[in-house]
Amino acid sequence: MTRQILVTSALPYANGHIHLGHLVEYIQTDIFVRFQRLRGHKVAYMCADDTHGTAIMIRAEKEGRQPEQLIAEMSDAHQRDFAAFDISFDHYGSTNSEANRNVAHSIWAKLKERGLVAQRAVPRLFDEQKEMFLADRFVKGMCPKCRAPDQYGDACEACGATYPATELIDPRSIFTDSKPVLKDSQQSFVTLAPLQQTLTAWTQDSGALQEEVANYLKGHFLDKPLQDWDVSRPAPYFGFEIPDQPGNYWYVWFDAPIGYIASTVEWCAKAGGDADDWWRNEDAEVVHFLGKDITYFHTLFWPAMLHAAGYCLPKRVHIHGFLKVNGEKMSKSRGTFVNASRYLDFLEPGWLRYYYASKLGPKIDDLDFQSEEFVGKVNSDLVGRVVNLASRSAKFVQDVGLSETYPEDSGLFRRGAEAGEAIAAAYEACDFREAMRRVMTLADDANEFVERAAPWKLRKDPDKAAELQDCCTVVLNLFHQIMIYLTPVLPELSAKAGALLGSDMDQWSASQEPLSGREVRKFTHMMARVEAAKVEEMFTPEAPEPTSPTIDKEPLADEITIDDFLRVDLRVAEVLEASHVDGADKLLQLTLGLGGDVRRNVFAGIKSVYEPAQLVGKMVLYVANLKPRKMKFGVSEGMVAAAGTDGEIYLMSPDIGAKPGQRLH
RNA sequence: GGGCCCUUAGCUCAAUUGGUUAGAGCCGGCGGCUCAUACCCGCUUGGUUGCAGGUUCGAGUCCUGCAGGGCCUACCA
Repeated sequence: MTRQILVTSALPYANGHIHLGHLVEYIQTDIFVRFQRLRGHKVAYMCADDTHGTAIMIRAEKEGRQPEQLIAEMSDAHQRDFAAFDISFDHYGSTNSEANRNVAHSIWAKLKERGLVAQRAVPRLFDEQKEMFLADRFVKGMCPKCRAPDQYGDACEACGATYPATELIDPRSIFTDSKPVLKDSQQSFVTLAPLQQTLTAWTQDSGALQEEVANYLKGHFLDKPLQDWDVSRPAPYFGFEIPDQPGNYWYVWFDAPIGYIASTVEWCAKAGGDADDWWRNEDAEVVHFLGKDITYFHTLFWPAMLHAAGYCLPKRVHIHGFLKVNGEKMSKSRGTFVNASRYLDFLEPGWLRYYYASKLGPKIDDLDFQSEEFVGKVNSDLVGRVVNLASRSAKFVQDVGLSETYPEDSGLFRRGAEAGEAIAAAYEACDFREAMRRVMTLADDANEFVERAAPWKLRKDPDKAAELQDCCTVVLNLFHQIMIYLTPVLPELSAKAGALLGSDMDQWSASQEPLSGREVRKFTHMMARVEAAKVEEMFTPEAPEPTSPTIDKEPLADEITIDDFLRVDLRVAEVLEASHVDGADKLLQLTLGLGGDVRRNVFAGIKSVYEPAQLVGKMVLYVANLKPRKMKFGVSEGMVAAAGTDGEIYLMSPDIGAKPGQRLH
């Protein structure tokens, strides 16, 4: 039976370039898509750029241009990267399209019709000079948790806490530097509670989700009444204005997944067909691939919207983990945060496709890119075993072609054909590493056959020409069969194998019948080996950029006067005692001496970097007039000054000779 | 603190769902071949299945506890 499958990868955000982590998802989805096409199913692979939201708006503003310009440029870059990795979208759209606006409007209308939209007044920060509500990122102030200054209204970059903008201490508008006032804003909410039963049934019993995901949702959201979802954001906001709410825009996560449908609409307009035939057809299957970070948008809000608007629920939501590099999180400073384009400067796309395939299982586990393993798998599996089959047999028959009838092979080809079933099942289950394992077993068997048949000996005896041709016919057929199985993973290599043997490589069933009596082209190099040095080079950090990334992360603060500065009483202090704090993950307790008998007790979050013993006797910079803060472990009287971001911590010390108690001027 | 997942050879993973002696690939060692992109073939070292109990005729698999790792969530900084 021919299935009709609409497959999506999550929409990449137009705020950054595609990197190796993104590619885990797009390569994985593409393998699934190509597999389904090879099996003869009707497939639509839809994707688009996710373009809305404050981050885009702020960045465009910073770069002094329109957001439309920014997202157009990014869309080009994204599509170029995807094309280089053979990602075979049927259509690649944008959430900032008329199609997306239309679909969003119609879904909104349906939600209202069903009484699922609620309007409520919510107090928000309002800039009276500019006469506008301030989005989270347009207001800065002191973090209510750690009191770090200059933090945005949604989250603190210093301590990672998240909070509503209304909780900021001493908030200021980034536009006018005025103190915003609280004012009621009419916000729109999508009410999810009426859909609780539907969502529970779909998440728990439909089989659409991996078991871990179903458990997660049950334990975190579905065990209590689902809360209303705030989907509106006040202007200015780069996105779509809500039709009946002038001055309010849909939150980016409202219209982002709608892009899946809009992309289908655009594709149908171009290629023929009707988007409803994919989205409102119980016989069609919608399959989403996405990373674990966006699980709940796709497993609660999105199906709720689909259901309420009369679309079918996804048949499958396949969630994957993150990419690590050599056991650690990707990191710019370590050079392991590698963009797609940088990868292409050093290595071949096919290598990565195969390596990811050989690592990807059906679970949500993170995937670890290990340099040595990467080199080993590509070189020994692909070049040494698979391609080697062709390169050690093709040239013996390039003049005579394949035998007229497929020769006796003691059942090798038939066993390979039978293995196709299990390989296909593994692909279907997204257990690509299992599929690769099984294919490589076939390649092992084939190489063993070559060894026993020893074509290089047959070649020396003119009487054994027919035997030689038969032997190579078998080997090339096993190679062909293996390459059919690998076509979803390695389309380019597969095409080369097809050219060698005059085979189209576009049907899974071609693995079931041997080729015979046909020409064999001259063998040409099909795949290069990986040089370990190239991998290492790729992961070596580039020379520091002209503008320091640190200064970007924490831009210079607004101008102050000398009087402002003098309000802070900075003193030289000596660390008299230092100790670990029982039960604290990050804190050390310090006793500071300010000269004479003046001592202060301070808790400092520097445990990750400093040992108590190395601190005693050290001179540090002390913020003396900071209001004492009561903490779980005691009262902290001020703080010690330190610099650093992202886990780096550097205590400030005075030059030699400074004495405890001296003030900074 | 709460929840979920995980731990099998040096590394990456299997083990037909509780059934004989826990298997592959890579790496290492030995031998062979010389068609092939230093490739392939054969042999081989390597395990108290994280630890401790329990259920069972039988446990890698089920249960309990402990240790370690990951993720989510909350709190604390």
